[in-house]
Amino acid sequence: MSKKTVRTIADIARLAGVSKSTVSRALNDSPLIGDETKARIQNLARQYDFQVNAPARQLSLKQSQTIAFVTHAYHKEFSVADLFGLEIMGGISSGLHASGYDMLVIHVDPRDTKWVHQYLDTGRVDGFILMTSTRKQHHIKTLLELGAPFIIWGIPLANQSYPSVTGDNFNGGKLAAGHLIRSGRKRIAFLGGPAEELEVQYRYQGYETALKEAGMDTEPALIAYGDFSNTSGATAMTKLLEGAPDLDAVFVNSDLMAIAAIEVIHAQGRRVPEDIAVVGYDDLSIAEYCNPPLTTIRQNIPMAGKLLAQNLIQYLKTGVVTNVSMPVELVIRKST
Amino acid sequence: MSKKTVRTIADIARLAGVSKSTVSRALNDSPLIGDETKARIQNLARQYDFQVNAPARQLSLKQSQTIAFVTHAYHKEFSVADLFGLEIMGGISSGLHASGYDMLVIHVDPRDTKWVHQYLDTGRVDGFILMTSTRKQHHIKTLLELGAPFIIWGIPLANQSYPSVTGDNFNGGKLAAGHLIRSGRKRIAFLGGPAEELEVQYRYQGYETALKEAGMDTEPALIAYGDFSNTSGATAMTKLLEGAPDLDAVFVNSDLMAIAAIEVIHAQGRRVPEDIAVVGYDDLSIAEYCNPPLTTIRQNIPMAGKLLAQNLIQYLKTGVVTNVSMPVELVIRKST
DNA sequence: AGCTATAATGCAACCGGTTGCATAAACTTA
DNA sequence: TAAGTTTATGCAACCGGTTGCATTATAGCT
Repeated sequence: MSKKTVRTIADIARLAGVSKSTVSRALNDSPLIGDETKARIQNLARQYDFQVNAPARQLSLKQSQTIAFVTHAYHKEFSVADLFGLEIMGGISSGLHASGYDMLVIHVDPRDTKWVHQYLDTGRVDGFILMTSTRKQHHIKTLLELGAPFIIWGIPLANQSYPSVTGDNFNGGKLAAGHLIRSGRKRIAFLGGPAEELEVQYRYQGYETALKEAGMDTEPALIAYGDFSNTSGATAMTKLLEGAPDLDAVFVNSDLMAIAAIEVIHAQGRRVPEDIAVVGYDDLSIAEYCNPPLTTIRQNIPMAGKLLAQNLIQYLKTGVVTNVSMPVELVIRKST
Repeated sequence: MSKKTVRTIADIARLAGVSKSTVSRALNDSPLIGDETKARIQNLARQYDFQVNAPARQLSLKQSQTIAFVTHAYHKEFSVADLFGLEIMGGISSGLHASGYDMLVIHVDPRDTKWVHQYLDTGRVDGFILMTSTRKQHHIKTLLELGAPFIIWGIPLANQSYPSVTGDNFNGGKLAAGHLIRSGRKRIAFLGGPAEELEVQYRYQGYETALKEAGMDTEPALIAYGDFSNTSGATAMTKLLEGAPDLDAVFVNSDLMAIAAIEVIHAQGRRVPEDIAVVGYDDLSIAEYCNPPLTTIRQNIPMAGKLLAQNLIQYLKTGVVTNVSMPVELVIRKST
């Protein structure tokens, strides 16, 4: 078994009675090669299960057909907070594969600044997909300075040009608030992610707009911010309940925080959704199974991944920068 | 910015006034090079942020310092069924990274038999980590025939030699059943994964042993099998309730099936855990948040990933085959 | 001093592709 | 039919590392 005799284009060349260059061109479907010769070589390749040697090709071409999925260095333990990143990774990987690219998963330590060189200069990868939320701006700056090709999940800085994919945050906020208003809620709180993030600001604007259109006012006591994590969700929810004990609904910026918020609400002896309705964000796979099942704003994660992959590749090949905002959808379950 | 002047070992060689070979050896810490020269070269490399060119090195060494995480081809949509694989991938990636390896994620179509060549023969990866449950045996056979280095998550076939990592399934079953017995349950059902899988058989043996030790008997009506998926869990649970309406507990072989089983129980107007206690398996991150929070057998997923990584690398380097069975832990929540 | 280990370094081939340029064969065109 | 094109293929250099073998310098020994 095992030992194949035909491993290199030189082997094929010998079999076909032509030169290496002819084989190389034939396999790459170059128009320089005659149809008959080309067909003969391609048949041989198929027949012997020939596969080009990737490193050799990469070395020669100076490109790897591989992109890096950049994620933060792993902590001691895997945590549910990584779920969003993990889920989107599935979509990305799938999208890349469809375009003939492979996906490398790399962990970067926020203090490390050499990772770009480490992967790009060495020809290991052709570009990056940035998901890390911590230090994202910092990483973006690094990548821009080095002229490294990348795409991000999120809203791009206004004065810079690089591709991105994000959900339609404004509409997400508006849908969530609108739904709560329509179901008769009167005092609707906003529990956001980090206030400085554009995503969060847009969601807030959507929320505000929905309230305005319904003739309702925003109130400082009904606004709080966390950082998308479980614990920050609990803290912020506690604060909201203290500042506005009579609130009857809350729009939370992530499913993870929403779950924590619901726990806080339950702990205070109040019911969801009877006393307080909760809308989450993301529609992670856990949203459907938590207690009660979470009404949430669905980001189409598989499609997000696919778009991230496709648009990065397009950028690599043509330099065209696309910034896409994906539609977002309200999924009604039991928490409202 | 950007354009670095020192990109290759030849550049360093020029700067140091030595030959390429000396630089190569110095950077690889070869004992052939004099201490003083070695230090000088290493300093230069550091100073100029030199990074070796990966493809060139791979081509020359015929190894890539990369391993492939093999997963099934993605279907139309990402589904919660992939959670386990996704979670373990985090641990693997982290473990590989710690050993200086990168992780490539590859999707293989079950009908495709060329993927091994595609990645191994081309020097793209040095080995594989197999997670796919569908067609796993088939893939294992292929890999063995080709002599490809790999490790699997699961129990290895008795008459074959290859590394593996798995949870302690016997103990998992015993812990689960033991816990149910201790909490006074009398008619404890077993809802397994595919009956032909060794994991499932071991879990069953653990369950059986616990019952025997408590002087209880197993009953055919209390045994049913699914395939780890949501829907199969619902079907099997329905069957159990029909065959043994008075059962008061069920040990389910996956969290995903457990969640489905609970829905079925609820739909029949019975309560969890008051009427029927449920123990799941895996402790996925959703287990904590479902309704009610699931008592389950925790597999230490991050550690599993780390071990898969380490043991595969060890196997690559030394040929030593390790088969590890990881301890498993009972996590008590509200469903029992 | 003469000779042999031993240590340090360089030469050049090699890994397996790609590609600019030269060449040869076949085909036009005047 | 000679000159000019066009088409198909080969030659050889190159991508950036690694490594067996040769070479030179140094040290050790009798």
